[in-house]
Amino acid sequence: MARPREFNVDKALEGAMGVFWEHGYEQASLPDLLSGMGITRGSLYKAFTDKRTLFLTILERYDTMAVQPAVEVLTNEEVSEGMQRIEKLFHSILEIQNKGDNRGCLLCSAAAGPANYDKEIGKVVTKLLEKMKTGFAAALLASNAKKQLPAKKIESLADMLVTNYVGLKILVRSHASNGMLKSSVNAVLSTIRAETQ
Amino acid sequence: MARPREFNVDKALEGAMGVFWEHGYEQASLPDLLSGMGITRGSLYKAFTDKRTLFLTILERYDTMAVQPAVEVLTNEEVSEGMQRIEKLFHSILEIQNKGDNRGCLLCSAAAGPANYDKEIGKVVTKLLEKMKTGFAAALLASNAKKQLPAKKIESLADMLVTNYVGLKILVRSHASNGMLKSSVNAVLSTIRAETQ
DNA sequence: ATCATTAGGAACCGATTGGTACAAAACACA
DNA sequence: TGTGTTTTGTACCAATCGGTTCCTAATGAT
Repeated sequence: MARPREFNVDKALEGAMGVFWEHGYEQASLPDLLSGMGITRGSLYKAFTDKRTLFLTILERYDTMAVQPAVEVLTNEEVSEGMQRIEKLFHSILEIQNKGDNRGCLLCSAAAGPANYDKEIGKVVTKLLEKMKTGFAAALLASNAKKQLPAKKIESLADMLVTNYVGLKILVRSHASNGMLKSSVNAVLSTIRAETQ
Repeated sequence: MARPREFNVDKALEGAMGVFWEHGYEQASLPDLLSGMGITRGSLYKAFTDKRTLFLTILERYDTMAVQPAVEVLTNEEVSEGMQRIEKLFHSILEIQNKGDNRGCLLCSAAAGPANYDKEIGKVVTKLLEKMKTGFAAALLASNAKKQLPAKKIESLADMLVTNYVGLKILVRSHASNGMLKSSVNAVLSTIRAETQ
């Protein structure tokens, strides 16, 4: 009935995510996005409305591509000891940086950027950070604490871990030394271990 | 010998700091800066070279206006118990947000933004974060730990506190709830207390 | 009063910004 | 082989970006 789309929507979104991840929302220009997505202006506006809507779409994609997997690490019952799950997540942050990837976290950069003045973006950012928190809470609940921690304590520690996660990812983006980050991660893990034993 | 400057350099820099603080480096436009500083283009470029150089100048100003005072809180020997100094700093973050100030921290926003692709800005950002770290380390050293902590442990905890500080400030900027931040702060403080006792 | 020197301010610069208009192209269906 | 419908790509848009030019204004020294 009509001309079919020539590009793969998923690949295009994958490309857009890469561009936003690297440059951040505001610093990602339309030409950046177009070349990263392998499409032209007409197609972008026809398929994705505009830059801001595209970014909102990408945030949801980042949920499934990055947040969800992180939460799965934190809730993976195959690793019975919850602390080990948290360790795994934080160590993976160090590993990613060690491989030379200094993009940090698209979500955290959005928190520092457009979430401040764009209510809708802000809401999504908060929602995804909340999701991370539930992951941390689940892991803490599964920790072999000598005495089971009260719910309020777990929530509090989960909030702290989210804060720490955001801080780490921002520091990665600012090219902080791997040694400093490693030292920081060791400290959070050991302090939490001390608290849960 | 020549026409004297009509504006007060210090007031102009104060205005520029306010604009950069609110909008971040990239999002602060020249008209924003000019009206915030109360001067015109000619004066800005004559006195401060260009936007980027102005921002570098402002970062140094932020050092004396915000980082230095924070470090002074952390090293204030009138508060003999180091943990109390750390508490004071973190509680002040909550208080600032409670007053409706969601700008966060100019330094932390720079870490999330231009520090990633501008080496010189990145160096200054790292330097100032390092300064924060020395403050935290001094406070930890002055904590009444049952047994004095080894130097390496102190450094590690200081790195963690810097990470947490950055995370908190970014979360403030993203309009995270005051309850979540309070919960997070309570957790860091109590976990560190547990470690140092 | 003259002069050298600097500040101020507006006009202007090319480049880039995100976004739109529209004609050509490619398909499904009749 | 039309015909209707949608995609694609390009030309174009006004607005804004950071930055420069240049003329005038204001000063202190001579």
